[in-house]
Amino acid sequence: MRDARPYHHGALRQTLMAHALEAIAAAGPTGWSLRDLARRAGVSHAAPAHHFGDKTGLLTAVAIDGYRILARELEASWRETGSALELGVAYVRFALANPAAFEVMYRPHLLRIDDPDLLEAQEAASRPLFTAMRHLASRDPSVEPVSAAVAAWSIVHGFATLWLNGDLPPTVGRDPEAAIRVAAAYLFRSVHPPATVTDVD
Amino acid sequence: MRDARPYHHGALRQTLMAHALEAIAAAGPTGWSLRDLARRAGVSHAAPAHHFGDKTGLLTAVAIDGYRILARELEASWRETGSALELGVAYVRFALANPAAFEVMYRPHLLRIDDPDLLEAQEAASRPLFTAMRHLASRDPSVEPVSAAVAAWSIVHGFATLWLNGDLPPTVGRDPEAAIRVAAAYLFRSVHPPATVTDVD
DNA sequence: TGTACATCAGTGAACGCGCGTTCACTGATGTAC
DNA sequence: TGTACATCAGTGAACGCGCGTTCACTGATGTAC
Repeated sequence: MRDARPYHHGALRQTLMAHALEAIAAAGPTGWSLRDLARRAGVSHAAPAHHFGDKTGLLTAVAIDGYRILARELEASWRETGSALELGVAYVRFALANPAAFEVMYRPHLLRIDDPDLLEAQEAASRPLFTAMRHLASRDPSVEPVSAAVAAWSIVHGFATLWLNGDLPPTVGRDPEAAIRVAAAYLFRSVHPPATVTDVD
Repeated sequence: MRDARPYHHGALRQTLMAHALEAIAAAGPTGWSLRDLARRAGVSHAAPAHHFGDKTGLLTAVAIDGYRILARELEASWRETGSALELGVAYVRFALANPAAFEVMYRPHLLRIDDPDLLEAQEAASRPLFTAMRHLASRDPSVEPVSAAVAAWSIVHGFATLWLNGDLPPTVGRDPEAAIRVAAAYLFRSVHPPATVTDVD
């Protein structure tokens, strides 16, 4: 019976972030306290301040992590498929797999928005979208990259948000990737021609 | 100097809701307290419970109000324009004009979701969308109403959310209605053919 | 290999604060006759 | 027009609770020599 925990936790920073993700998923981006997180991690209530300063600091760390993962996954998707539609599916897949991070990432007023690591990670995550849109525009002159990026980002962001909130009706089905693939295919039909039943992409 | 306020406030319910909208806009859907609202309305801190029971009750009232206004505006838009694109613009216009209500309406876990008035108002607000999508499908057999509704709702909901959060880059411009009109026009091009510079709808 | 010292990570007691909820109450209004 | 009574809207004191923050501290680790 090792009843005496070591004085140093060893991985407190990561542990606190993991508990924060749970708490955010359960009660929203602000529905938790630093004391609560400390309790879950089994440390004193003043320990979190050591690593993050305050709530905003912790949320910023969560967002940075999220953007880095998202950037990696979007880059991989574009590299492997070269498809704007699949890039959108990857965005939705990320949001549904990381709902807590997703909920925090796009709310700048919760974050330390001048944090250089945050800015860099945001930048990296948005790059694949613009690459894909320029690619689309080069194949169809009626596509203009900036407005096309707004359209594409909006549809996948809206879909992920509505899905996560449980706003979509049951008729949409239970497979989010299939649903966004069909819905997003209405965009840029000149490049991704209308799907037949057997040929969606 | 009428230093004695009347014992009965007269319009406390509406006053509290108005202050709640301000508070939600400033600090998010849960970043306020009933006591704070009572303070702003100049009544005792126990008065709000009389009208709403608790926070969830107040948020539900806010959401019901929001859905009723949205339903009215979407119906008017469809009646006057018969355009799915303009219906989407009306949705965005509502969201940007009523950011606090919009932030609450689509978060069922904040609301008393079995409230009959809420259900009825939600139902009424979603009806114009499905009407418009059936209309679109009748003119273009490659459009299927349910997935088209998902696409349309997603793009306007996503745009409104990103705009309100301040996530969109400055290159998108300062006119949200113009921006969503151009972006949403990439959807259903067979029905709304690609815009030229002078002819967007 | 040993020692001294600096730095880092976490402790725990204390503080003042605002919160939701309860409860017996009071003032105002509406209704029946 | 008057009276009695029920109902409704709002009061204010009290409660226990969890919070963020501060601060002097201690235990563990890393580094220089």
